[in-house]
Amino acid sequence: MDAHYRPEIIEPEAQQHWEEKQAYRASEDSSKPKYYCLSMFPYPSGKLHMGHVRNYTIGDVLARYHRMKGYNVLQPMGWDAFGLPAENAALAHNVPPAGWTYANIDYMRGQLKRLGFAIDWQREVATCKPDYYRWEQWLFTRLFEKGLIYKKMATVNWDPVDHTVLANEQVIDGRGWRSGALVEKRDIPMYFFRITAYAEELLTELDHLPGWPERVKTMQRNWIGKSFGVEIHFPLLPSPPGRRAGDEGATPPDQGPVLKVFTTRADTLFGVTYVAVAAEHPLATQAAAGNPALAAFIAECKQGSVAEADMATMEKKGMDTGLTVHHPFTNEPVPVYVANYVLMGYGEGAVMAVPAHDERDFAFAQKYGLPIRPVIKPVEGDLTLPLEAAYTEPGILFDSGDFSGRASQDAIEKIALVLKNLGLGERRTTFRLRDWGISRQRYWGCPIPIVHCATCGDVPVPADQLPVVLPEDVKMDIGSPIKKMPSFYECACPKCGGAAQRETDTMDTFVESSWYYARYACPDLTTGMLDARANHWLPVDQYIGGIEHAILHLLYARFFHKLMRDEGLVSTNEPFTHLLTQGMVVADTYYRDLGEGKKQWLNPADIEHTPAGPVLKADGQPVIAGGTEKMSKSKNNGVDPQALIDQYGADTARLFTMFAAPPEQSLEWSDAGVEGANRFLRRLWKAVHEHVQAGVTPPFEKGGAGGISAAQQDFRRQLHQTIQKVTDDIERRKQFNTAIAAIMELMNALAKLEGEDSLASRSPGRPKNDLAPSGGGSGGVSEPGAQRIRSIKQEALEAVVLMLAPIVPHICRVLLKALKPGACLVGSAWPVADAAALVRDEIELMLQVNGKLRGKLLVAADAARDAIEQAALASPEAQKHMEGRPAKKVVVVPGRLVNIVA
RNA sequence: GCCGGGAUGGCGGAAUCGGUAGACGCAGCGGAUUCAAAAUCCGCCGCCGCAAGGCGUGGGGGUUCGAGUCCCCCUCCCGGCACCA
Repeated sequence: MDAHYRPEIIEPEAQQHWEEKQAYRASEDSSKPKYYCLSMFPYPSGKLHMGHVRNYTIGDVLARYHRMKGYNVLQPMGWDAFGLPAENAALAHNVPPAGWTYANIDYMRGQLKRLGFAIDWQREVATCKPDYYRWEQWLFTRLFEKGLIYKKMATVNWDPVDHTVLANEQVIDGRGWRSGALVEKRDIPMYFFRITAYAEELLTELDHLPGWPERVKTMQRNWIGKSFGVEIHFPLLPSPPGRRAGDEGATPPDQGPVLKVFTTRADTLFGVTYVAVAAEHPLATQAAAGNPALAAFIAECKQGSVAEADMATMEKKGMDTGLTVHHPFTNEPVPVYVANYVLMGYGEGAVMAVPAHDERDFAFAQKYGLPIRPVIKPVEGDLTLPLEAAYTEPGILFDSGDFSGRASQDAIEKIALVLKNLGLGERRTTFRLRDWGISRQRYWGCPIPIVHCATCGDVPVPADQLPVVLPEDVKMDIGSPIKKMPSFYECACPKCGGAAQRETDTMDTFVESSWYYARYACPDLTTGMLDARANHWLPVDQYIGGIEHAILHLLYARFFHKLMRDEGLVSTNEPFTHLLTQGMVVADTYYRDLGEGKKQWLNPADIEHTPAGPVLKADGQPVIAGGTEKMSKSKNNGVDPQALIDQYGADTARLFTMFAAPPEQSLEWSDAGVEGANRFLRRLWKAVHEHVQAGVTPPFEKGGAGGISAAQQDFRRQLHQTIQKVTDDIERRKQFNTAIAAIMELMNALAKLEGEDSLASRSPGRPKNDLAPSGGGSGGVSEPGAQRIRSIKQEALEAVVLMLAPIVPHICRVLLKALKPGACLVGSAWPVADAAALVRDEIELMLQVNGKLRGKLLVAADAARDAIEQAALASPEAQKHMEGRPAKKVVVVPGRLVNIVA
């Protein structure tokens, strides 16, 4: 072996070797248990960023670790290749989206290979290829026929200048990002996946995913948002006399026109002082007909973006429609308002407002001088009137007719029952989750396989006519080229054969990423979407990806798995058994204002920090700091890992990324520390090189402990404790920074062991360090033979190289060969701790007096509680700090500490 | 605004079940080596204090023999909010 560590030589060599041997090709024929390790595939944006390196290194460490533990590992990779950035690049650089995408894929594949990931490249998929999206179209037609896909109107962001639909991301401060025009809401027809049909299962199955982080399950539960409430009908006309609250025996009368609302707080029904409807609600439209001011207000509500974050943060505005509905119990008239915060696509598009008991209604009522009528008081005590803020807790009803005196929960039940008997409402369970609109008015996506026929309506494209191929040789312009391409959209109706038009919308790119994990099992299949191999590999044993996907992608993928299950394509209920959500890699952002809400984002690498603030290196002119955000193409704050790889090699990049922070934590990028990771690898190389210079040595035999010095025994204990810790860190804790730290400590100890050895040869009796067990009757340390030291070093270096192999495979491949000529890293097993080396006869306890650390206590490992207490009380430190007071209590935590309370 | 996280030395982070706060690394400082530098090796390194000791995990309160860890309130930062992926 070379005396110097040269990653630029050994890394390409190792990569070439693995590729030639197809070392990481996964096969279904194996007696080993399968382990499917999957990292979220990248969008081919141009080049890898640090988030990718982090994500794929975590996946690779787990894949390589499980390979060493005897699993048949599948680790595939592919490309989430459809999407908006390709269209933007096409407009900016005048290249077709397809060409841009394929070039990016080629470059990024090269980068992934240069990082040495143990990927089965034979299974690579790109979602923009017809052999992939063909099956997505096929499934679409199946679901369409089953009624799991339907068409309805939906609201989008409309740019009135560019005449295009805008993504939420493209709306900045209410204006289109290219045109700068004020964005409007516009209703267009769209196809929807009926995900709400699976809402209940998506919710309950979360309870059977112990391998998922609790925070992700919580977020999904809240997103699905199952709530138990009451649907209440407010009649538009006064009800006939004789109907009374509590009149349970009454037969439901004929229903006149009613306004339906849903509420989880039916107990506050007597506190309703107005109802609010969405601007798009039929009642609002009706009232606006003869009311120009109201019509103008409704038009104003239709300005701005459809993003919920914008809706929720904007100023709450409303206007009286002049219409009234009637309270279902008291028959009192209740005014109907139009409010900009009520969403049409959500529930009934109308809410009952109870200012006394809802914060938003309270603020609204104050603003518009509407009455505030308290009807709930705390179980203990009273409300202070007049209310200064809404009282939103449950409590006891008052001023609520027959229901006064009841507790909230009880009242809800009772009110629901009475409403039901009156025919004016009933108990209902609703979900916050809405159906998934998948139509996109964009070019670079999977064509929706529907033909519109004047006679037959919407006809799904028959399986034998799939795929509907997206033309790739197009000229990009504002708007989708296929909408202007008769050769694409003119076709014959598959049903009647008459002239018809193809749908020109494409699918949401979340659709492709909802099933790719299954296609990796059989990417070459030309006769169907999936075959038996999918059931061999699924579910994914370990899925790794960014926390930003906690809700949408992961929920859609779970939904798709169930759709595929119900099509008989897979046999499991959930796609991902264990989920690791990687924290974001974040970096500072910088920009210059170009006016009209447009910004030019500048890369942090091009920024220099001066006392006067950040400036652009190129021109020395100031730039604006935009805060710390996740690395993204749109904010241009990605750090290019290529420079890191070029300078230090893949192993250093991998080691540093794993060492910088635990995987689940967000990581603010900084290059500081890369040097240290590289230094460690150089020291490791040197240690192995110096060791093997003296020739081949067999490792110290496990279980054998006879005749080795206390220092050597301590070292071997540390070695085997480290094996235990690293195993636990990788397998259970999935925390690699502490595993690396433990190995670094072990290497530091190994270096000291050598020093001690040479010292011992000069003067017998090893120098004591404070923590080492003293006494034990050994007296003089036995002079260790050079061969014994060498065998212990061999044992340690072999273990270190194997433990580091999942993290830094290239260097470990060379080091293992040097330590064990003929050994092969790919087939090597993970080291196992030697139980005999872990045995300890003395332990150190912390000594506290009144909770403050005052000293340390060395006791036999099997010392009884009494003996420990006596030793603690007798110690000089305890005597000093007890100051003559008697011990009131002695707390002994076995193996940890003694606390004397005096 | 709503939902989910986070905050520990100059910096990244450790402390796994309520039990030694600051492992490991970076930066810094001192020394060895060198003609010199780089590299390497050794040592020091939370704050106050000569020391004994005291203080210290975003802020305020609480539970406990003992709190970075549990509970309540607050501040700031990050992710998501259904058309970025």
